[in-house]
Amino acid sequence: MISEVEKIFSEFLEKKDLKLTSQRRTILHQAVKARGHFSAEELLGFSKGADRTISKATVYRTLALLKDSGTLEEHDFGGGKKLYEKAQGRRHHDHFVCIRCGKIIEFENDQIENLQDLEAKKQRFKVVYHSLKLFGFCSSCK
Amino acid sequence: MISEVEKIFSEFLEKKDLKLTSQRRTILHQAVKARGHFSAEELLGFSKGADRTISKATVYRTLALLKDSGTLEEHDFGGGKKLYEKAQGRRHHDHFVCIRCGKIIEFENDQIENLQDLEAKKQRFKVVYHSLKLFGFCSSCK
DNA sequence: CTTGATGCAAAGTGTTTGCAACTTA
DNA sequence: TAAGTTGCAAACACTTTGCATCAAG
Repeated sequence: MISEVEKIFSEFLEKKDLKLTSQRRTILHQAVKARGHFSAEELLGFSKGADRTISKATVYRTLALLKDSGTLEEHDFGGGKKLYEKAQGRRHHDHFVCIRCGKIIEFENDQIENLQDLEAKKQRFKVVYHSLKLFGFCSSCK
Repeated sequence: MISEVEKIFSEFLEKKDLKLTSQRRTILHQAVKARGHFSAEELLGFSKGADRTISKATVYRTLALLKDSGTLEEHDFGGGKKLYEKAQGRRHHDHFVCIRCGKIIEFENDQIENLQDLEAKKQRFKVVYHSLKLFGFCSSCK
């Protein structure tokens, strides 16, 4: 069976005259089935598990496509490396990041979103995307 | 005359048994007088202007101290390099980042801050600092 | 004079790229 | 079979670190 994400990704590729290779399909599947936030290195690990020949370069190149197609979202929670998470079919949310144990907690808050829109209007700024991260100590670490 | 920032920074160093060297003083002054957001590389340039012998390594090492002492704040607006801005004696603010021209616009919004506090309370999370960035097109670019 | 700081260059880290061989549409 | 894709290794950009020398307290 062909999943919804795969359909969306393949249509994205087609529209740009790009090809759906076996490597891209493997990486897509691994990225979508991973839970939580993962790094490029981790995704390479997952993908190698399914196809030993997949290279780091292909993972990075595919990650860019998955981001552009809206399949994944990229986050920088500090610590040098970027993290990714499934975005397709999920509602927008923001994050708490525990600076002791590294735990990431998601939350949705429409009131904050609305105030951001108002602020943008005030500044005549056209927001494309945003990032709100609250760093501190989670309930187990504080 | 000894400025307020210098006093705070030297007390910070003293408390940790670190020394206030001429290089640290120079870098501090350049960082504090720079307006807007600047990179480590730019700060190295400013500092070299005042003292040709200052090295990249010392700038990076001092930047860490300026951050820890609350003199500067570090931001990652994407684009690979971190940017810094004076924090001492300034009120907290967030940023719009134009993804076309790179312009950074600051704003303060207490309502958003309050809602963040409420959300943190709900999650039993102790927030130490946060970052809100709205990416998109500024009024001249949209 | 003891301990920490500096400059230099080398080493790291995560990510990107050039290229010849190879798939996909 | 044309055009995009891959794996490999080298290249990159930014930042950090080891070490012998130097300076602050």
